[in-house]
Amino acid sequence: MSARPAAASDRAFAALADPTRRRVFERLRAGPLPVARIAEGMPVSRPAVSQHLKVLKEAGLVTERPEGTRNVYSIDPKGLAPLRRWLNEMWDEALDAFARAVEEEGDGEE
Amino acid sequence: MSARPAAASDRAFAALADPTRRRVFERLRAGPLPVARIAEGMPVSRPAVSQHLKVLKEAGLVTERPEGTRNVYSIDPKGLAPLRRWLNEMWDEALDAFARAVEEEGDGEE
DNA sequence: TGGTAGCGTAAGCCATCGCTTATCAAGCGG
DNA sequence: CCGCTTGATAAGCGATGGCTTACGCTACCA
Repeated sequence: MSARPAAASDRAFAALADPTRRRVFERLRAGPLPVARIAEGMPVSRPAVSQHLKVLKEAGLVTERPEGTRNVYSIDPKGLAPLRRWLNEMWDEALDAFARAVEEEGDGEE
Repeated sequence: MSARPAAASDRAFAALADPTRRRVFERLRAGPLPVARIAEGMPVSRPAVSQHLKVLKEAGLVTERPEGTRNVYSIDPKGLAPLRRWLNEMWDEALDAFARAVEEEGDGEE
């Protein structure tokens, strides 16, 4: 019961894997937006955008705030944090391993 | 022919979306490893690992170096860079937008 | 108070994807 | 030189996932 802790980065990765969903997410960069505005200019229908937003919300990447009949979504920076940590960790270790490998290989190489 | 520039981060995200594939990638943290060693203790067969490695390679996340009959794979730090840039950019803008939203909201709030 | 705007959900379809088994190619060692 | 090891690829299957249309619901507005 401990093979995979199912890290918080799991959902984030899965959520951001789909290009369309990432476009939805990116659209919120500049600030909060209601669904209709997000879907504007998107290559998919509004229900599709709603579904994407649901996934993003469950991944902790966005937050939702009802405003009258509108539903305003915003980016939740906290949701990006696990991804950041994972990447930084991998980055560090990868660079380290890379340097070590190069050094080792350079031993007998020309 | 310019709607989606198909950023370099696209393939990286797609590649790292699958948990198993991410585990394969993570196994290379400590240094280069031949396929059999990577598959060791994995919940999937060796061909599956091979397929994952192929995807990772095409995403520029790992490099391959034949060594006799073995095939040694290593992490390619360069492949992680686009992801890093995307994340940092999103992080900055998200924090900015978040701060702005809070400030704006704080105007009329209690 | 009827109408409409704005969203979420349901059902269903089609494509993609990950995995397995089976097969094939290549290099090393006896 | 033959066999074993190591990997990659092929084919096929089961599952997942994203999209669309259709529908239901809530809140504003005249």
